[in-house]
Amino acid sequence: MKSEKISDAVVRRLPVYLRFLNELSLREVPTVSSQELGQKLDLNPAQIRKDLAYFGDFGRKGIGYDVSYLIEKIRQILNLDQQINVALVGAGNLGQALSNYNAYLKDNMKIVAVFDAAPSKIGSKINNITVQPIDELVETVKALGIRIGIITVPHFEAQRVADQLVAAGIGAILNFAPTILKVPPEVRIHAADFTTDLLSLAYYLHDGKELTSNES
Amino acid sequence: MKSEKISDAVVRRLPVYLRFLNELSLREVPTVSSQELGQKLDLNPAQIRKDLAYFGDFGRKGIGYDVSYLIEKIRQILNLDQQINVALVGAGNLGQALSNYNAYLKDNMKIVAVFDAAPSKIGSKINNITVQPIDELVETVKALGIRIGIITVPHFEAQRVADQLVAAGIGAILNFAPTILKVPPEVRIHAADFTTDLLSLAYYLHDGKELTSNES
DNA sequence: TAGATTGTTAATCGATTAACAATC
DNA sequence: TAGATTGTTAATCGATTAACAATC
Repeated sequence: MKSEKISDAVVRRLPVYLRFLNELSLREVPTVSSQELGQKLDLNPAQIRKDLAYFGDFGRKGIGYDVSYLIEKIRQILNLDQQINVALVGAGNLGQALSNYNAYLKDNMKIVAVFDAAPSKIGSKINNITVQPIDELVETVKALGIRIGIITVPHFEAQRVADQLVAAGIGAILNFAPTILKVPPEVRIHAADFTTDLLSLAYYLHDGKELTSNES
Repeated sequence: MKSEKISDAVVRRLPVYLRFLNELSLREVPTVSSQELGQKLDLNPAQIRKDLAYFGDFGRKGIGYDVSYLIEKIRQILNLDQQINVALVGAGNLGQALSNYNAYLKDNMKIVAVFDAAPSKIGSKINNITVQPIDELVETVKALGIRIGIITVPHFEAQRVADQLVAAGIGAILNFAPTILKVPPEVRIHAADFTTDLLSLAYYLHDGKELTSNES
């Protein structure tokens, strides 16, 4: 175990490893090599070994990695050996879609509160959770020990919601709104804005003008 | 204008610039400096100047960038000076949420077809588009000149859908399913899997065990 | 023992940032 | 002219990959 600073690029690959290891575990595969992981995940095997070695000596020379053991270790690294409570702010279509994924998220991360500004939404139930007004955000986040917030409100409300999440002592935010949020440095933000992703894909459509329809 | 290879990191920042420039344009701000862009977008001004300089000399020394002109140029770079047709595959909650964003996406990128495997969904309308069976995917993609596919089907169907999109001649895929898709190198893939994002956020919740509730 | 595969160092590659001459 | 800001080169920083001794 080193105590170097771990880069975000490394941290973001850990859940990818975890996801594939969970599949292997379901299939009762006992061990896996960095080479096989690399093939399946489109990553360089040396990179995978290096990523894992930041956190400990998890593998066995000549053998590879024990699947169950590695799952346990990665969960520990990601703080997923305890339940992590999540708040969802914005009960629109996207928010509802995400809350349905609650089931798919491995048990240890759970949406436990949903907030919205619209009176029409408040009091309704989303996946068995009653939608609360945003006024109650700070109080509820503190009361339930919520550590992560997901923002799915319109972009013009996103900063205000972020401010409240910060005021409530949240540790990290997943932001689906197309805005750059300003938060104190101790709060981690990941941008999950798919419009950016989608627009950038258009760049790679070279030579394509001749592919459009209606040219006859 | 250089003809160096542009890195993906640069390309992914272009839509971020574009989004902010569109805001400035609405407010009728005539010019903007790399310094101001950097402040608002949390980026280094030198990086912004360098990014833009890959594609041309868009700025004026002592003045900055003309907002309207830069918008026009970035749109051209991203191939957004023509309409780009998009197919959405998977009409579940997430797919429906995304299709609602059609309105928000600047006009030139448009979801023009929606597909699903479930008989119960086929024939229904999502944002005025009739959901078609996946069997019709290849034919429709070709007929409508669709260039980008968005995958929002369950993970176990994602590779099959990707194969069909590729067979139909698609140029790029935005993949929301939690799987690494295998496609030929000429097809561009962006992973938009938010479970990975969310799990990696947990890493940054250090010191937090004492924050959980129910410890009394 | 022979083959496989890790953990780690060194080499490479690429991306970000600083600095500044050019110039509006 | 003086101040501002670009475009670009050079310096720095960081991430990826190759290579290999250690060892199961």
